[in-house]
Amino acid sequence: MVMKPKDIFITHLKKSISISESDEILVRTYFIERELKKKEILLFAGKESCHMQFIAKGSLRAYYLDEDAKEHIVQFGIEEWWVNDLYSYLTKTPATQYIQALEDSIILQIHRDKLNELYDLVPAIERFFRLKFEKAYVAFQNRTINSMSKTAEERYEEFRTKYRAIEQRVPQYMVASYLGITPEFLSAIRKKTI
Amino acid sequence: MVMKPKDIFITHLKKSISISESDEILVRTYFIERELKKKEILLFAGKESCHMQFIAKGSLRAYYLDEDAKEHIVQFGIEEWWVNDLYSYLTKTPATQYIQALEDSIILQIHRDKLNELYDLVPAIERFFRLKFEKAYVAFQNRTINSMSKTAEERYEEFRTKYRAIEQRVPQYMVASYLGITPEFLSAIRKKTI
DNA sequence: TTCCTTTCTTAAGATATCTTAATTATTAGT
DNA sequence: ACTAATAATTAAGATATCTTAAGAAAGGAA
Repeated sequence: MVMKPKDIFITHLKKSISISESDEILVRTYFIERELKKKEILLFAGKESCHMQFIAKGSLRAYYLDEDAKEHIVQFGIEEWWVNDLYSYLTKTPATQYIQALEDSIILQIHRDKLNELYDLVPAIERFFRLKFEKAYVAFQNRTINSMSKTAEERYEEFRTKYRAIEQRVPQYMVASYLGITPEFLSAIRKKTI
Repeated sequence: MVMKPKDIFITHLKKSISISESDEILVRTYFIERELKKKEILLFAGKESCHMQFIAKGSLRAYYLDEDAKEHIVQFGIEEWWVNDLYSYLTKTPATQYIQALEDSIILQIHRDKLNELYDLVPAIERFFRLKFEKAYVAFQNRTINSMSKTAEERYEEFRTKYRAIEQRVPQYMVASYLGITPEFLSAIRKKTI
């Protein structure tokens, strides 16, 4: 029942698109498997992000440092999520975010040039990413809307119900960072609620 | 030099994709022109959003009402932007957002079923939307990141430089709503800065 | 022009969240 | 199991932003 990373990936693809057997074989060759140790940094701010990456196993986070060198977590990722500094990837500019493994992880990577090649060869892949970005956009918009009209306490409650799997795997101060509040304040919220 | 709405649209498409003449003609037939009066509501919360819409002329806003019936502006749109309650459109659920014309406007609409048809007929259109959503996602992420680590005053300054065209066309309390602050506080910020 | 509606400003007191700093609890390495 | 490092809590005072309420300014319709 333990699937190989590429099988996890293909299974994931097939949840939103149909793909012929020959295309599947082709797609497999385009993605490269890579292991990450806990705390290993996959992308450094300042470097250009040239790959899309799919998490087959483990968990990662994307974060940036503000002027006061304080960390702000932009995204968590666990199995079957994609993580990237997309701005860097899309505009070929230096990344502003770091991407780091929170646990020992396995990812599948594809270089931007290879992916663009694949878009031409396998239209289903372009469809896959069109759908993926639609969903990602909507998810992000919902998150923004949420933080606009809700109190930190409400946002924390929502995070707990929505991302229980993540909450249990990352330290609390990272949850605070993701929610945009200080760890002290999250601690105060928890004291109140629990 | 006054272009017709569909010409504006096709010109817009051609900024990111190539399209054959026959495909262009086909695409034109799929989009429907529609005029909106100032203050007219294009989409009501509670109704399902079934169309994608491109602004050829004028300006619109998307907003929702929170539990206290207070408005929160999610997005402004001017010429060559797309506005929608995408969550509703993508998931076929009732909209949570209203979309309203801020000025007399002209939009081009396409029904979801028609657009899906078009994705199969003209792959360049699928590519167009893949690229569109990539950019939209990144823009939204940048906006969120911004509001996470910046003060309201900084966000207002950025809004002014980035969306000068919009700032000059909408009332100040809408800018406040977009920035997630009260109109009174924005007024205070302005007093300080100017 | 005048009136009515919409938008903007001002100010005082209230609240959410932050900062700092110290203390305790938990985890990881040897 | 012991120590060092990391994470979480507590509390006091500071700050950003909100709420309410009122008045001033600007815009649109007659």
